[in-house]
Amino acid sequence: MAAAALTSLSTSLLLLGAPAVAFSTEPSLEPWREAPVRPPGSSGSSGDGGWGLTSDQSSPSTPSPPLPPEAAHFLFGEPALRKRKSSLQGLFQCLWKRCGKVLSSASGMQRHIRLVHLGRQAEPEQSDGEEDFYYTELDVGVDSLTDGLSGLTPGSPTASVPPAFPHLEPLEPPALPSLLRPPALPPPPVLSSLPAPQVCPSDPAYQGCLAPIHPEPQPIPVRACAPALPAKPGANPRKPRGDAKKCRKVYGVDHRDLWCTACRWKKACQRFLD
DNA sequence: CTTGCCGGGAA
DNA sequence: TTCCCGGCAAG
Repeated sequence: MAAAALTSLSTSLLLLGAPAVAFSTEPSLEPWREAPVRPPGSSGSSGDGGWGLTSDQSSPSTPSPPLPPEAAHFLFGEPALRKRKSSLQGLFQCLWKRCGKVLSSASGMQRHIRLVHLGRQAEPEQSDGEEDFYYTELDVGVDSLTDGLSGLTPGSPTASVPPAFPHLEPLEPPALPSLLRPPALPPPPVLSSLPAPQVCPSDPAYQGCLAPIHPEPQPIPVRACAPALPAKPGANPRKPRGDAKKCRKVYGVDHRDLWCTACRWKKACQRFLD
């Protein structure tokens, strides 16, 4: 997990920062910098789903192998012309002051916040979920284009409608989660002592964030001050599932006698800790 | 589908 | 206590 996170991070943020477009200056927003380059001849979009168009080109059910010109244009044309996929999922917007970065996945957003704003490493490191307080999920209405047809016609020219970009007016602090651990990381007083972003403004990781570091007060989420809450016991976020092969994987199911006792009892492995 | 393991139960 | 498993979440 950590390795994957690091890899994808360095890939999408650090190495490929160049072609990406800061959406503050670009009329047609392009938040999908996950696939900023189009590898010539490759099938384009990553597993993320991509745009309906690009993914369709690999559809095996279509008897006609060559792409219609429009699709080709889409695949190899200017990235800026690309249309944002009308996502069925929500989008996630960073609530950090002057940032407002929008990503398509919550995990990506958490990474963004961790790295760019919190100055932490990409590793889960005892993930306390702090990042969750700094972004919010956008409710992107499924636009009217997403009728059944659009997914089936690869060359459909209707695919270039610029979607109204989610415009969050005031940056409201996100809704408070009902469940909080007691005195977690930075309670509001730490305002100024928040770890300053480690990235220099020229860092590609900074793309998307408008202003350089500003000593302005950040949207520190207001945590519920104390315990008076029901303190829901049942809702345990569960451990993130550590890496490392455990007895089961190492010795195989058919050598249970070689496992450590914990593994045999389906408890947390004691031999191969995380 | 598999893997790790929490919560709970039986001996 | 030791031993096991249902069932869930993550992959």
